[in-house]
Amino acid sequence: MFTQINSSISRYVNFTPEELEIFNGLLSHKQIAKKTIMLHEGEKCNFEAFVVKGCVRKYYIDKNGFEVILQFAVENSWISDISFSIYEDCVSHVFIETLENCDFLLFSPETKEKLFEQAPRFERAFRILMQRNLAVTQNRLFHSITLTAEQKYDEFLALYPTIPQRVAQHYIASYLGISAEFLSKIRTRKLKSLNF
Amino acid sequence: MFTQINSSISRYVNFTPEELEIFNGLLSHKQIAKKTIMLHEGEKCNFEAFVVKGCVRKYYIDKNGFEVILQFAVENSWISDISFSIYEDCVSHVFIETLENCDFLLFSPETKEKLFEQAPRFERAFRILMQRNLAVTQNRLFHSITLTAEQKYDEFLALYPTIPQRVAQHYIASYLGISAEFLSKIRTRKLKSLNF
DNA sequence: TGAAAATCTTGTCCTAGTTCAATGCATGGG
DNA sequence: CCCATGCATTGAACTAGGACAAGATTTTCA
Repeated sequence: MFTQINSSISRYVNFTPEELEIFNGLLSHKQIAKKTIMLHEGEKCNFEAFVVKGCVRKYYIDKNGFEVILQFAVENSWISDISFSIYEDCVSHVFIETLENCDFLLFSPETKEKLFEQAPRFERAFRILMQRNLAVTQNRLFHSITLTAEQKYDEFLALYPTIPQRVAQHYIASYLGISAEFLSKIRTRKLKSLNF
Repeated sequence: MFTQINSSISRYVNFTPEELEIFNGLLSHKQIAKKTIMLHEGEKCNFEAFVVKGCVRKYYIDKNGFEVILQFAVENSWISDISFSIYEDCVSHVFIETLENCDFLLFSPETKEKLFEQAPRFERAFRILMQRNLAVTQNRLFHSITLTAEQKYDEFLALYPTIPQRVAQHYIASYLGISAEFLSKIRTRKLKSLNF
């Protein structure tokens, strides 16, 4: 049950068995059915969830109803709306939705607080997770500016080779910031060029 | 000398005078002339710098020489390449360059370590800074996907009203991910529509 | 101060990607 | 098992924005 999350959290800080025990004691386990919206826009996100099994997406919607996927989270990654809960005044437009039946280990801001009190070195682990998150997002911003649609798709395939088999294509298009139709055209173009 | 940085770091964690004293004691002051490249691609970034006075830009360059500005930092903000120093194996393509004569307060990874040992609550402050950074970057990614060039420019003006007076227009274009020529056209279009 | 360098503007042509529609294809729920 | 609904594909017409080039304007600094 806890092996995945423990090895994930231990990647950048070497925790003692006692620290991990505190950590595991504070986590709660939750199963959520596919196509469930775990967080609606405007709500305050009261969880940070580690995906033990399944797949979820996080997205926003702009005033014209245009939907952009910010993140797919699969096994061994974290999903939350940490970042926007900071802008106290401005309402979050983020949604989080399960795409498959999911198993999570999660905690609330309050239990996270407790964790930091009882085992302060976790503060560091979460700072580093945040840094990685920032690095990935910066890189994606850079690519979204410099790459063509086809290059973005190639990059995505290289980075997340297993996701295309699990999620609908128009979600990937939305993640890449291109239209679903155009992604389809790119794919047929690639297939054709392979056959000659 | 330290009033700016102290009020900035105290924004999300309430530090005691003693803690702030430790903090200030570890910082070093540095003046750097305009148009100096403080960090070249491929180097390891060995500083986190708080801008007391001046203006700097952080940017990458892709294989075709295309330059994208990731961040402008002016008074009271931080500049560093925290995020990429994490990918140990992959070489950073980030540059940091002063655009004006600058005053910095900065520390190295080692003094930051010392700080966390001597006053662990700073770990939290830097985690929160990181979160804000992530929030801003996510928001920018979203806008870079959904907004038109003109909307991006408007957004930029609203968010950073003082920067256009300080930096060259083609830098702003590069930040927005549009060509310098097109930004110029947007600006004349706006001016014309104002005159009628 | 004056010339060189950098920056900004404007026009023309061009293309990557969008929008809209129509059609075919899965698939999963009753 | 069948039908409704969502999903992918394809095509035609359109457009936001890029690339290039040539001037105009501003900055820099000797």
